[in-house]
Amino acid sequence: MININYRDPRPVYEQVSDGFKKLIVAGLIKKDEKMPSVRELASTYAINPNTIQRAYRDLENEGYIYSVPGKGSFAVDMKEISDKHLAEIYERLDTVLSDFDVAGESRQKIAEYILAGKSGKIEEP
Amino acid sequence: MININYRDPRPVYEQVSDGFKKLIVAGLIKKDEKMPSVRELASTYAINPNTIQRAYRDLENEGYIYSVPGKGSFAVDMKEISDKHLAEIYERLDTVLSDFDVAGESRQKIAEYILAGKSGKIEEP
Amino acid sequence: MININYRDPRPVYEQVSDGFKKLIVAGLIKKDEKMPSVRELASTYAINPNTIQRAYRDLENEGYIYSVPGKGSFAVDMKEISDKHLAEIYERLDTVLSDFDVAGESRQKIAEYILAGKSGKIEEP
Amino acid sequence: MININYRDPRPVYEQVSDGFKKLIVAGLIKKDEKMPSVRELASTYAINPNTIQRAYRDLENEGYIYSVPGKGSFAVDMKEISDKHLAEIYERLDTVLSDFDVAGESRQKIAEYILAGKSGKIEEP
DNA sequence: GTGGTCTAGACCACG
DNA sequence: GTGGTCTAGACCACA
Repeated sequence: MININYRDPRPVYEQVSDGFKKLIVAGLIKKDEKMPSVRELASTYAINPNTIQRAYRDLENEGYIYSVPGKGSFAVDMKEISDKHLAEIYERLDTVLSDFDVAGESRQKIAEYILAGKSGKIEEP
Repeated sequence: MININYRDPRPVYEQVSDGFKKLIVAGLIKKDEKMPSVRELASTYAINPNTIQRAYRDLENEGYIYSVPGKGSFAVDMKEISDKHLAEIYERLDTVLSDFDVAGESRQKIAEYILAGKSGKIEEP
Repeated sequence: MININYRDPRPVYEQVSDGFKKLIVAGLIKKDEKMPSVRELASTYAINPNTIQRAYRDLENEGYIYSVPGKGSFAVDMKEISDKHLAEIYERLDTVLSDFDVAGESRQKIAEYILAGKSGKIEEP
Repeated sequence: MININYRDPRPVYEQVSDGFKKLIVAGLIKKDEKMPSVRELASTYAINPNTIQRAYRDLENEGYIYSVPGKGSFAVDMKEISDKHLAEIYERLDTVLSDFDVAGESRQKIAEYILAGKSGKIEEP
């Protein structure tokens, strides 16, 4: 479902939470769908349960999931968060653009690069 | 000359090296121009010399400066590295784009956003 | 496991990283095998942990190991790096050869010297 | 006459002395020929005279030149030193070979590489 | 004065 | 426990 790469400089808990963010925003985890339990996830990925817990805590703090004590964690409505999520990505785009600016790369070339790229459509499983 | 922000999650040495990377790539530090000495930089920014040294070592390893023990550190020719530097920024752009894709944002909208932004041209001094 | 010689002009951190490079390339440390921890190595060799860290960071930058904060450092697949490693040694051989050339030593004699030497085959344990 | 490269990690004084070693061993500086004066060399290469002095001191200590106070420095007979010089290069070859061994490269391949290389004959100026 | 290495010790984030 | 950052201060080689 998600990819964990130990060679990735990001901490594991961030890879986990980022992975679920994408799944939720992309609609691959539907509204109110139950998330895998901490124990389950920890065992299938051979990750310390503390790490999963941390990822879930972050996801809840950022509003991607909600927890019902004793029942589990559930995804929120994608529509509620997609705007916020998009805004975060646009912020990251801004920092990249500013670095392009100091490097003297023209906006025109960047735009062309983007339009030339593969469409990136996500396949339904 | 550069900005250090202790609330920035990036380590200080990285903020230092990134700051100089931009100055060099933007041509604000010319080829073979002397960089501030390790001690000088350390005292003006109230940072431990070891931390500056780490930043300078990284800059040297990545090919942005060369150091001559006993003489100082000097910027390399911007032309030598601008390609490599641009490639790094394009890589970061790619990860942002892939996140846009999963979020369902169209390439067209992103391109428009980029072209709408300020041009970012650097004025010659 | 490795040798540290304080009378060697090379800095300690380089002796450490070179030592592990050889162990990894020779296959004596297998893929994904855990390296000794920074503190462990520091105490067994009575070297400051910072110095070991420097060696490990260099090894990671050069692609010989990967480090996972909180978990440890691990060797990469020997096959991934042996080509690069060999290329580095061939480069050193080139500088030696060029010095032989100015000294007037014939390639024939050098080749004979090399073939006369002990084979250097590594015994499988 | 010799090349000084500030990007070379070797200290300048070593580049100077190494350069002259090769010139002497290759016979490009004849027996008892006068070496350039410290001041002369320092000004033509824009190097600190202390650095040249250090290089000359090393050359004298290693037997490549001899100094006559008040007159200058002179090259010794190439024949006297070429053996010693060759031995030094063979020593460096040995360490390279040992690194080849741990990397598993066969002596046969190394010998072939050496014989395949360009002859390296030095052109008389 | 310069860059560079090393030690000692503290602190943090991660698992 | 792990890797990683940072400080403080000493020492060295080089120019």
